[in-house]
Amino acid sequence: MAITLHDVARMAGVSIKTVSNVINDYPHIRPTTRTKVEAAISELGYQPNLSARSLRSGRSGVISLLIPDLRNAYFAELADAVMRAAQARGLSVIIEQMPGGKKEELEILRGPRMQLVDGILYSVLALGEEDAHELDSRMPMVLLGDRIFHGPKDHVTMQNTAGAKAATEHLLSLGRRRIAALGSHPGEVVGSAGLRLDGYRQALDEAGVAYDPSLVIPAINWHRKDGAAAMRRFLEQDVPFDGLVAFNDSMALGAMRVMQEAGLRIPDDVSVIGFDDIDETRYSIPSLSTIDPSKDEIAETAVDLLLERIENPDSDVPARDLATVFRVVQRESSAR
Amino acid sequence: MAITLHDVARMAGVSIKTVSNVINDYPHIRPTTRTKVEAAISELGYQPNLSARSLRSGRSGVISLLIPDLRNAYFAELADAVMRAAQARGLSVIIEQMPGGKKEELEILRGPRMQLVDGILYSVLALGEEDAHELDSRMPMVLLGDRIFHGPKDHVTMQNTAGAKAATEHLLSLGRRRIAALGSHPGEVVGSAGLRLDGYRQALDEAGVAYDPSLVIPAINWHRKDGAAAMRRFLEQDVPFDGLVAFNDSMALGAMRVMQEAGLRIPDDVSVIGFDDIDETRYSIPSLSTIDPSKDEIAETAVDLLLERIENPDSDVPARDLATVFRVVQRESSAR
DNA sequence: CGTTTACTTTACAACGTTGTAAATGACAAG
DNA sequence: CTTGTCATTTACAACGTTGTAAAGTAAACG
Repeated sequence: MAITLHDVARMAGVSIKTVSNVINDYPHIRPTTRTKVEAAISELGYQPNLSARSLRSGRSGVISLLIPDLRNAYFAELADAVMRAAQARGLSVIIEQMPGGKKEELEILRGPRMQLVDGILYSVLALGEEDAHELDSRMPMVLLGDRIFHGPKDHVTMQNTAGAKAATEHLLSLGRRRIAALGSHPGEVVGSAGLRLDGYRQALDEAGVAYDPSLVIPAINWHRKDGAAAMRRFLEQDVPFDGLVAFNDSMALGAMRVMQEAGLRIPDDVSVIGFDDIDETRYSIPSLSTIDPSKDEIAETAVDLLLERIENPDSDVPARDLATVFRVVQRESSAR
Repeated sequence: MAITLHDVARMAGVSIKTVSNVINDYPHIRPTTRTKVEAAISELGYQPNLSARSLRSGRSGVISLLIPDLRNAYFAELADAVMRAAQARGLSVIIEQMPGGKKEELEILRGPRMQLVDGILYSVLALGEEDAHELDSRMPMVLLGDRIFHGPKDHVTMQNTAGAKAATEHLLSLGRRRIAALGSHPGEVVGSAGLRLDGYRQALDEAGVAYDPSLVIPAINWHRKDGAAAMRRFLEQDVPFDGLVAFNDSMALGAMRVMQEAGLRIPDDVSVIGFDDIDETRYSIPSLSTIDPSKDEIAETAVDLLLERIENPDSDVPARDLATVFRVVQRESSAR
């Protein structure tokens, strides 16, 4: 049987409330009492029961991180960063993957598991602006994705448009003019795909380079294999190109593999840049230039915002939108 | 305010216990009552409070997964597999990373967070056989690592020795005779490093190839960068070699990168094989041969064992040791 | 038609904690 | 020595759920 407050109280010769007070740093406690209680706590190895605490106080010290897919290196690294940030602030993290569609996503959001947590970090995938009202609960929540822009919740985002624009400008600065874009979601405007495509177009416009739709390569999922498959299809069409902006690193790596198999030299024939700065980009052959979105900063900002919402549940601070800084990282795939 | 059993009971015109019975599939309930209650539940959108349930019943439906590091692709993929297996069985997963040493590991194991969970999947990193007694608690636990062999807990493991032996045999079968081993932990016998080194030696012995310590390359951490650094040091020593068995894929990928920079051709000059079958091995250049340890099988077996321990806390079934099957996957890095 | 039997529902008391409000103790001022 | 004012400690009642045991009901039996 686990040790409870009662056991500690009995041993220290005080009431359970006094023990509780010691644990919760209630100020008015005689030093001798505090010492006695602390001795009993460590003697018995007392650990508070989090279920009971959570039931009584409504706080569990656990937050939920909702992401599409841990196998995707970007999300694994983001999860890692979030867990470090959370741990540093005394929080545990429950990770939930949401590989399914919108229906499943809403189900998880409304499911009983969410009752256990104090707040949610939600990397939006399927939900769009039209679903914003679904999030209109009292649950503290910070959004990490890029879909819902003017929802009722705080929002931490990377600068999708500016980042993609900078990536494209980087290739333009190398003299590339036939730059392909990999990972578009035809018809989408508001998600990462739409925003990054927009950045790509802006850069071309400003450089006076005509936008050529045949250089835009769709890819719905953004895994390595999707990048590889999309590139394979693209090469079959024989559209000449000398640069590639991939909307994430995984796709870039898959595509590089296919291009090299096809005899294209990187960066000689094609300069390539990705997005996310996942660890692997440093070790691929060639190493991959990319946009570093500061995952650590995203994670820490998001956890801080969430914690603030958790601690002031009735605050009337309106939803905030924060964008983190990004950085162009030049590696071999776009060396001069 | 959240909906409680009381609200549902009031609406359905029954006692809260009846509602509770309906929810918990208690058999003796009149169909009409069940219908009434279910109607009220869905009308109100009732969700049980997991803290209260956990406090009362001692079960939270959450298990903990303790792993060293999510940035390591193997663990990210393992975590993914565990979460799928858990989700399929109605469990949530709290992931805790334990990048620190033994002290920190024990702290997390004994910390208050573990009170919240019904069981623990523990990918052992720092603890050794001498710490087995530390695990001697009533908490259901399944070990995933390879350090503690005869501890008091169930144990699911990949076949480290046999896998490394098969990997080495694979290179031997290609005619390689100067095969380096990457990732040893000098002095260690019982962890993955020690076991895989053992498999490597067995294969050499059986093939009648002399064991040459100068071909054994130590690397404490098993990240890409550690593999790269270790290979860089190794190349400086100018030890001739024609094969490389890396004790995990990440190191193999880092090492391949360094070898290629140094002008070595893979597989022409050096055949390479890794261990873990992470997704990336399919897309590296060249693609990496590896040992597939069946992560899905590991995850499912482990979750099943854990669930069994959770459901029969007083069972006197002794600790079990299960090893999953593995498979040699040949790719370009060891093509003929 | 009374009585056993099985089914169905309920009241009540936990689980371990913290918030509230009240009780006690200590000390200084009057 | 009383009173007031703090500091310190306590009793008690929740939080929302489920286990226990008992009460109530309907069906079945003799």
